[in-house]
Amino acid sequence: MLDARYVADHLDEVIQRLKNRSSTWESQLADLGDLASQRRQLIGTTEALAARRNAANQEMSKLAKGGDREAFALRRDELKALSAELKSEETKLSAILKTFEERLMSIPNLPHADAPVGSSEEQNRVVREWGKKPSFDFEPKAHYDLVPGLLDFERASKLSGSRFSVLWAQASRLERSLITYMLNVHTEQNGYTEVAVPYLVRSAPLEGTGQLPKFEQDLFQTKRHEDDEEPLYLIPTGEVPITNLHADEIFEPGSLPRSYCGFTPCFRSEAGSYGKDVRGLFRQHQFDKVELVCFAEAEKSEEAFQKLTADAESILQQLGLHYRVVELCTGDLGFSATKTYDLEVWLPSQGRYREISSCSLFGDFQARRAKIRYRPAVKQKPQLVHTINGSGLAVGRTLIAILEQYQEADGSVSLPAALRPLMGCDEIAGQKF
RNA sequence: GGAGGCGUGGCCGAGUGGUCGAAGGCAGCGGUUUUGAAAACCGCCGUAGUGCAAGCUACCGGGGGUUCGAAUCCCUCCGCCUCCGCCA
Repeated sequence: MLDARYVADHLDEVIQRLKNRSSTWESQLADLGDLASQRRQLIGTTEALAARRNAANQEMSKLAKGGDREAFALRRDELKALSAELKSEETKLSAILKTFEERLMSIPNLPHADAPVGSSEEQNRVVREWGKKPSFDFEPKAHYDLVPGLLDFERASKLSGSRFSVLWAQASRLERSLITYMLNVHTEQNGYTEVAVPYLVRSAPLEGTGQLPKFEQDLFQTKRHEDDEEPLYLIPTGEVPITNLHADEIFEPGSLPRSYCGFTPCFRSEAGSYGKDVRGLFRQHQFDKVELVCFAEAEKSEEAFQKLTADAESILQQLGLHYRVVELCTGDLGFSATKTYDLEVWLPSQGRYREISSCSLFGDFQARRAKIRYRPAVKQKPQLVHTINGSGLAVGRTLIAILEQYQEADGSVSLPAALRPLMGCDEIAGQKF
């Protein structure tokens, strides 16, 4: 959420910056200035009435003790009118506050000044490339045609419908090894604290990180029974529970930055992605991810963002996977992000780079929603932390990249050296089950 | 699923209708004392909104109600705990 005061005082600037995301914001924000000034005015009148009532209450307290019943009754009847007036102003005010808050909750973060301006991924900026494109003296296959039998989409469909997968034997072990490997690297080399979190959450955490209220259609919701008042949601990313671990907390001086990593499955309805990436593991309703989350002081967040991105990259590098880093343009940024680097891994079968990690700087946007603050020094006022997160990495997509980049002509795959100890073998080949 | 209990400031814990944003204690911060430390003593010590400021306002799990006035009474929702049942 943006700062209400900032929006009220700099409405034109906010509109200008949001227009870089989408031209529609200009009209959507047109009435916001009016709402903001109504809010201020009502706060003023309501508080003045409340001050009068409070003063009168002290007087009443004395009258009650003094025992002058007649004066008390007289004054009491006068105060009824004041109370009624106050109540009516409070009702108006709370309606305005609610509307204002709802509007603010649906406004995305302001793009960072550095972010390339553009309306689609065409305008994303390539920041760097790492490694070399693997070359093949045969036609490289797609991951779903490699290690035949190990990736089982028919059985998955029987169980759960489309966009689910079953992994057999060495494919399942590869998934598990990747999770372990990533967590090991982040905890042992990159300085992260590992955390295991719930996969079902209430709505408040989803509001905290920005998935709700706007993107409910992307989520799976669970009901405990028909008239469940507060359904739980399956997390669409580990970012949600991990970032919200510190909701409503104030970090003490000296306790930042904090870097957490955690493995979670992720669940996405993929509403609106019909026809996209329909084959294979690339886009699933359920996938595994190792998430990186960092809480940093405001002045140090840019630096922390660069580090977190490099930490995610370290996995790709140690696995020897060719990739590039792109900075998303303003039109491609996610709702809560002010700046995002996507790590895109090379997929030989598609002849292009595909997203395997998305690392974002949120500034204080999520912290304001989730009320995550820190005290810069003893006795100082709390301020909002900056949050940063990224995939480190999406496990299924890493599995795809390994299969494709390390494939052999016969459809088998030789494993990157880093994974061999965990896998207990040097290569994997197809097998029917 | 059945029965009961509880939600107060960083923590513990008073407060059952009237200057209560809230006693007291612990922790923390500043000081006095001390060669230094501990102890003792004194002071400070929640968050937010609004205003140029002094200040004012709000917040005792959330929402609603009663009342001139609610942390205190009523309703409702949420969360947590204990016991029983079921269960990985």
